[in-house]
Amino acid sequence: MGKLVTEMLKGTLEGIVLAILSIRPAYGYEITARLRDQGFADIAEGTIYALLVRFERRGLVDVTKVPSEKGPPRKVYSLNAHGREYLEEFWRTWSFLAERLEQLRKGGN
Amino acid sequence: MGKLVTEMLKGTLEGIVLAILSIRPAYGYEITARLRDQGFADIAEGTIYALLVRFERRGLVDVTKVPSEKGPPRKVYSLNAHGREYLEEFWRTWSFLAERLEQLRKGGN
DNA sequence: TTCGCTATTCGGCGTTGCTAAGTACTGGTA
DNA sequence: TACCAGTACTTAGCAACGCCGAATAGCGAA
Repeated sequence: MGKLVTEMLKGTLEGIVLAILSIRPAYGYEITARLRDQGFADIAEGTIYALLVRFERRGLVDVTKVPSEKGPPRKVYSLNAHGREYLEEFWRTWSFLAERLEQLRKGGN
Repeated sequence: MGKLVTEMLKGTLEGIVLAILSIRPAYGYEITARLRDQGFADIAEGTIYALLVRFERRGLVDVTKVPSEKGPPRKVYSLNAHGREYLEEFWRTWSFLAERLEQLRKGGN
């Protein structure tokens, strides 16, 4: 795993982070840490921040700046209505892909 | 579906085509048609050809030119040992990703 | 001759994730 | 005091991938 997972993350990482935000609001550093805990050991921090900026620009999230006791202020992102809608579309697309692949794995149609 | 699936295909299309080739050898035009039948209506032909060239360059497939009754000769690709190995690694990576996503879909840990 | 289907190639584009470096704030330690 | 580690975010440049559009080529039918 390495290059392979990197390519697969294109398009899915977006959904992963959206799903994390759908549970409860979070900020970049926190999301990165949570991903590491869940086995995504090699996801680059910069990648997450760039992703969040994209979410904001596309209007999928709302942002609030919250002061931190130990460092610069946090930018807390929360999923808004548009974001939830988009997340559902993501799940539909994901399901489609996952089904095709599952079929292929079982000897192919 | 459209842009979303396009991004998700990055990295997975590779595995999909590898899996198709693992069933039996095939040529580009044929693969494209089979994909369309399986619901991937919007995969660009050029994409498949480029992918096959990449497979060849990486030594995952063997190639034979076979004359066609109705058009230019076909380049038939068959998975070799290296390709099968790589396909298995693909499945491992895919499983990892799919499990994480399934967990996230169910309320997320 | 022209059209349509088969079959492959090529150049340029946009999106994505990674790398690497930098900024900024806090608390602990030598 | 000076320095370092941890927290938190930003930015610029790169490589890989899939898409788009056009071109080439062979064959059979209208």
